[in-house]
Amino acid sequence: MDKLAKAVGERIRHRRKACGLSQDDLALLSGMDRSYVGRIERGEVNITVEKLYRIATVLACDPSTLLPEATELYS
Amino acid sequence: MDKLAKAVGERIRHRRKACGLSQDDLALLSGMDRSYVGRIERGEVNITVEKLYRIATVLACDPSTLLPEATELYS
DNA sequence: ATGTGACTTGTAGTCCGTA
DNA sequence: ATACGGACTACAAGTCACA
Repeated sequence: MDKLAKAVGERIRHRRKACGLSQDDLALLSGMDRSYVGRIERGEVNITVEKLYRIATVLACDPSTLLPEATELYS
Repeated sequence: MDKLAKAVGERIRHRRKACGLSQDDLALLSGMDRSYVGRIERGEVNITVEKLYRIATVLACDPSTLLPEATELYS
């Protein structure tokens, strides 16, 4: 269950590493708690659109690139 | 403030009307309360990604089409 | 058909740790 | 540098009544 949160988390993690940032860096730069970033990437929480935008801004990408395709959710 | 929630709400409303649905219809089809749909469209709440997907599914569109461009948030 | 107030409940999100 | 947990607090989620 919660394929969606997991898929979003994976994408954020992938993009974060591509930017050469640690969870700590992302947390600091996006003004959120480090432990929460971990939870997001592990797909343990279902983030709000506002957080999605803050993360996308720090990772210098479009918010939509962090969202999985609908088809990806039925694997 | 909260340009983001308002922008998302406007897009959802626009798309809902394009589908010829009432707030009631959207609420029923997406399994949420009618009054809550109204609040979303008025930008009073900051929805989660999961809600975004449920709404996009009912409105037969990609979730990303309901998200505003970053540039749109600084008007 | 929609807006809004006054709620309650669930979970998003924080802050403290341990390993 | 990350995973994971407990114990919080803030706010999203959901309901109902009435304009």
